[in-house]
Amino acid sequence: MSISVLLVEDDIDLASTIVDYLEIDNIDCDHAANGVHGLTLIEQNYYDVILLDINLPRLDGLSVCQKARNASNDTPILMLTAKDSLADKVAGFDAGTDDYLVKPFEMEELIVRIIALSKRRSKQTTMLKLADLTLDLTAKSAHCHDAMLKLTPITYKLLTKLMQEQNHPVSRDALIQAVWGAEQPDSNSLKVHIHHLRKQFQQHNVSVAITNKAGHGFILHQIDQLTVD
Amino acid sequence: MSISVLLVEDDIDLASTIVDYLEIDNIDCDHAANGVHGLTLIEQNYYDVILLDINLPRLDGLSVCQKARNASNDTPILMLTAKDSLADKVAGFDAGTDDYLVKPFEMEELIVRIIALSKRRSKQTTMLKLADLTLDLTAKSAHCHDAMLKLTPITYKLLTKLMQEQNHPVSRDALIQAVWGAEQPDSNSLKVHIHHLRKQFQQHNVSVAITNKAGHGFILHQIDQLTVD
DNA sequence: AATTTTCTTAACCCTCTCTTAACTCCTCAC
DNA sequence: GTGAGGAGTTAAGAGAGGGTTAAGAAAATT
Repeated sequence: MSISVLLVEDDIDLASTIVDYLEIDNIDCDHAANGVHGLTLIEQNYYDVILLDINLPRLDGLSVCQKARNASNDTPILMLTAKDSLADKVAGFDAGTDDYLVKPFEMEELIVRIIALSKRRSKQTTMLKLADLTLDLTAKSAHCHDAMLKLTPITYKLLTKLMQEQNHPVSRDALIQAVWGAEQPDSNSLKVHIHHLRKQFQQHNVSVAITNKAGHGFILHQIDQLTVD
Repeated sequence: MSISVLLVEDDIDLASTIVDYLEIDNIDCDHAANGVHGLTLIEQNYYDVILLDINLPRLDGLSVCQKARNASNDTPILMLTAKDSLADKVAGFDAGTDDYLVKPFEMEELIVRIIALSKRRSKQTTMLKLADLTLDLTAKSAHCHDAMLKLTPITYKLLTKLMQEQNHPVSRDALIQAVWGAEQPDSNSLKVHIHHLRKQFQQHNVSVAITNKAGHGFILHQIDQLTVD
């Protein structure tokens, strides 16, 4: 089975050289010439490795990388850049890059690193915490003390959004957007799922609550720590 | 929590420079001056990252790497070498290295790469283990105790993916992606193959199970170690 | 070419989740 | 106070997805 790669690079000559070279080694290669298009392809398709130029029109490589990571995409990313400055590399790794290659590079080295990266899906466990409640985004589960909460896909998404915005009100619409995206249910589904979440909190004596602030939305906060503004 | 690193390097001056530098950045660093000692430490302790020189007395870096990988050690390995030859890099990655740095290098770059590597585990091992189940990636076979499981190409790929992500849920889509890649079957093949795998587990009394977390995917885990909600 | 193995498809049942709707409760404005 | 609208609660039916089985197609092996 061949490796599939996405190349995001605005230099068309270099891009086609790379694509040709990768094909020789039986590596499938999609190409995007700007950051926005690259990000779209990343969201829509599965890739084993992503090759990202830093200087890109419309959206630079670092931002593409960050946005992909924030969308919990764990595809290995290899940055390509003209400058050999250490600050750039640090910035790259901070943004969530897995490897770095300075132009000009040998094609063989690129291929070797692509193959190495394709074996290395990054498995970072990311946790969100509030009081005694912990949400494990990798395991897609939440626990408090030693007990697991029972989360369905929808209540999981709900809780994720609330945890991300903890102590800040999240509007009804924002929650619906986070859970359902484009096609939204036409009834009072949200209320029902929030109810399920609250029930879980009660059952496990979590010291966290979802409170509704009229007109502003829902706040996830520690019990007895609701600062009313 | 600080990162713990093992440095295997026979040049004592360079080694102490590195150790000192890493300590400034709050990185714990063990040191071995030859390959045999290095391998012993690798087997005995847990490290976040291993720094391996290639030219080492008693046992060279490539062999140390290979032996560690064959012992199903998945610690990320960063090779340090004087020569900047592509053949060396290829040999390094073949042996199971995750990254490569050519001497002389800047200390900042070393640290940046260590931090990047410490966030993940390598997937270049040749053996995957979970409880009494062992999967040999070179022989493409699995066994428990002394019995071999009967794995077809597809169930092998399935089990590989599940073993790599052991104890974490793998979504339906991710499994299909891992097994079939681009051309995916349009029916319920996955269910059938998972069923075959489970049957194999039962027949051989493996203390490992595939559990479905409704909506979230499948988890391969040790029996009696899944915290049921 | 025949046989065995492996893979896909389809049909069935079952469980769990999601939506829906009806109802109650609370709050706030008049 | 009283009514209206939003929030909370509950239960039931629809729907999606997982588990199982068997049969036929495809691929590999002989």
